[in-house]
Amino acid sequence: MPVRAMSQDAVSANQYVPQSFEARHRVRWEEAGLHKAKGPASGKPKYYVLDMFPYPSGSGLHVGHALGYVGTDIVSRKKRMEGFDVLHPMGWDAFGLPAEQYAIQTGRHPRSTTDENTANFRRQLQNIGLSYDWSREIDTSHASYYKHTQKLFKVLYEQGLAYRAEVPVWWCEELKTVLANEEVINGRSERGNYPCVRRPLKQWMLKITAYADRLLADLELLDWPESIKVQQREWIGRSEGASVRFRLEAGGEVEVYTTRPDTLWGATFMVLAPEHPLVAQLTTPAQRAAVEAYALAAKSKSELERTELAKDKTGVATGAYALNPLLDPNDPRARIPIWIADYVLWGYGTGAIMAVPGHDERDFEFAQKFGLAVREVVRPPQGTKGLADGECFSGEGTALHSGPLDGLTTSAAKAKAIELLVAQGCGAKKVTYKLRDWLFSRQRYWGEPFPLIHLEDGTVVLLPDDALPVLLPDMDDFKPSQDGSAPLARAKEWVETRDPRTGATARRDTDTMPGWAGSCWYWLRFMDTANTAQPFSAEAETYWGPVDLYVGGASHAVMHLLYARFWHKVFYDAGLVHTKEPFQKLFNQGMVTAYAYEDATGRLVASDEVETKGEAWVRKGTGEPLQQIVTKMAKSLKNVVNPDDIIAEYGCDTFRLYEMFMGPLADSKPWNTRDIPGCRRFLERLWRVCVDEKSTDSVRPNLLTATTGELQGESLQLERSLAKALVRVEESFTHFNFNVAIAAFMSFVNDATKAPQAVTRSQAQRLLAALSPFAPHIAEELWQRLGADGLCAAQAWPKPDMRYAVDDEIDLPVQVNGKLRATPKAPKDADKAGLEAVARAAVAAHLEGKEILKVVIVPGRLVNFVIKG
RNA sequence: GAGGGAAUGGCGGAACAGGCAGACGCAUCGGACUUAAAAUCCGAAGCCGCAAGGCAUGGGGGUUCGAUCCCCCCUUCCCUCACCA
Repeated sequence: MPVRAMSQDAVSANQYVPQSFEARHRVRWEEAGLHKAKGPASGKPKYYVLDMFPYPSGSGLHVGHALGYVGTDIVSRKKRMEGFDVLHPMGWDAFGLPAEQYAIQTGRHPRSTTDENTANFRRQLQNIGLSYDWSREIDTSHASYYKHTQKLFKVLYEQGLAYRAEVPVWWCEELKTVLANEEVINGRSERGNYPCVRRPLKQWMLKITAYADRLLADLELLDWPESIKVQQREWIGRSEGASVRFRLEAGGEVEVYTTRPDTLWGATFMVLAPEHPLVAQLTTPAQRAAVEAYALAAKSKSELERTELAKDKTGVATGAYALNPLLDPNDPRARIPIWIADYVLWGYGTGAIMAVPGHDERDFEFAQKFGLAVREVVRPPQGTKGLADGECFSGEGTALHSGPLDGLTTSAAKAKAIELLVAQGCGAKKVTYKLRDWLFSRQRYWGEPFPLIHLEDGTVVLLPDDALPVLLPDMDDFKPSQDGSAPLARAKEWVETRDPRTGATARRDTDTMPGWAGSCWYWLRFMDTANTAQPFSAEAETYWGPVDLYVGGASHAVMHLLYARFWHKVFYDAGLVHTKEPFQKLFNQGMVTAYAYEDATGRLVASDEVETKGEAWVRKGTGEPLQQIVTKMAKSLKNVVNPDDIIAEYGCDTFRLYEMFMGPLADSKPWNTRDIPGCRRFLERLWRVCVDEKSTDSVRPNLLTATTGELQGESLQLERSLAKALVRVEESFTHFNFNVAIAAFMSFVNDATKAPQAVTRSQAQRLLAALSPFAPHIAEELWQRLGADGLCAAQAWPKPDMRYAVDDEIDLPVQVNGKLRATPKAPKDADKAGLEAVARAAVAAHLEGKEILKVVIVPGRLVNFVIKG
């Protein structure tokens, strides 16, 4: 429903019709090169504002995606007005599974669908009036880009960080590809939610674990949300402990990892992961059948089953025994049974643990279930429950029943235990990480080919830079083969090649890089997109790096941000970049949610099948009552809102304002189309403050000439109002709560609406300049109508005049016993005595005949009388 | 289970980070303009109460002259990780 009926005469030259000028001003900005990043020659300080670039999906952008983009656009525009050389680019993370899945279903080449999708994204972004430097647009799936991705992979390879290994990998039968650990959730693919199984396959791996410590430590250098840092720390999962070698009674030994070496005297059994290679050797004949059955069952269990059944421990004894290395072999406590159980993970530590049921919840549960011994070796602090109360105590306390450790605190006991282990030659201090090396190959078509060849003798040879890019061969069938080999294996002519240096016959690698590869360095490419010879020049990197502000969703907390940091650090070591970290400040925009509706059974009902009935919502036709809920925007819920539709109806500036007016950028908040007209009305009021719609003048006459002399009367009042608004606008940039800035603009315009003839030309100019990052088109249009010099978007950022930001008189809240009783006027800078006098007079009735115990006076704030009774 | 974040009118949200709770906007109601409506403008409005006044920032306690803000306990919601020895 349009805001107003657009009859022919309504579209007069003097009404606010954004569609009539928004596109025109975009052309003017473009022609002025306003959004072009100039680079080192600009002579200006730089500012690099980056959005997490999108995967160009077929469904296009919705209003939630636009949130962060509008936010960074406002920052970029303001920074330019403040005299910075701003780099604010956009591009496409265009390799990836969905395009390929779509290609398999429809037979359309991913190249053409990707091009269509990026064209649509670009059109949508431009429609929002975002001030990207489009001359720097990149597409990770173009050879001109992935040529450099291949070069940078070589850097990793040359640093010894890329290797091939036969590893058990997640295989997704439906997608016919391997997936990285983090792409599999509870045994199902993150994308598509298909079941996955573990399978051994020879794969490319990147040694991210070599950087674990630095990835952890350098988080301290970053201005990032604490929650993201926490997630990264947990993902890296550093723990300090000890490796301990237990001798086997039957010969040989098993190494375990523990973070509690101080509890060694409390180890009453040992548990190996079912996949542990020693299991087969050490199992006694009597137990062999049971152990093999258990191991087989564990293997076929999905990760989901293994975790869902977490509460119920399972396991089988192997019949073998190990000897505690720090106890006398004749001590009956030294001999402990070895079990296998799937609560011990083969992928972490050594895949074997010493179980201390007295002081580890999981071991305790296992011991309870299988009737194994429990021994107390840590006394809990006073008042904490422990084994004496029938509970497991896993905290820190004092060692007991532990020979030489007795009486030591947990931390001292740990150190002592390690000392003893080292002295005995059966253990050492050890640091362990949850982070694993990164599985870096996929059996897919739509990704970067590896820049290397395999010789007949199995040697891997990197291709020289002049042999790059290794182009993706043109294919029309992208299906993976039944045996799991990659589609590229079918491009026989492509696969069979020669070593460019020796001419020896060779085969290309038929795997491609994962979807993350392109985004592991794209912020560097943006610095120097015209460079065809190198990924980026040292000169460009020195000037632009690091990214000053990086904005995107919190969903990339771990994977993208960890991978990107890893590559950046490798480049740092290789001397390619001058900063240790790529993204100095990170900001997560909140999620835009939307209303959805569910019926009595909790089933979702599409928004277009819902209508309001009084205060309630009902299903169209049937009148069945529905419940309104707030969820994420999703196609399946039919509650997705497309920015194109909003812009067509209300104009781009209204759309931008509403996106920001909803709430602070970081918050998650519901989209409510009903609220949009409020932002549109604000712009119309602003328009009428500047333009008399009934006349044919381009602006009101009072705005045509500069006011001279002291401001008086309404003009002075408006000056105060403007100064206050500008203060709030300025403050909104520290927390990205632009909703407050917009509210401040509204307040000023409301004031100005009451006396439009009192607005001075200077006030109008400062207002428009300050508004222009938020609503750039109307600001530019009115600027032009004012006949002011240059582009509004190129003006210096207006600073508030603090002389006008405070009123001469304040409303002084006067409380009696903390309750507000009056708010008389008081001079702004009255002293305590003056304030008390004003206050006493104002609440004389309340003080009558009462004993005043205390008077609290906060200058500029309030007065509080504390009275008796 | 662990960690992180949050809870303020009918709704989205403000509030110098201890000092007038509810800015700004939506929805609502009244008035002006209009033949009428839309649009616009002016105004009302947290809740209870005719009023005086009382009650109010998820619930309960505490510190303070004064608490949305600080401390303790509890409830609910969102996000992340989830047997990591």
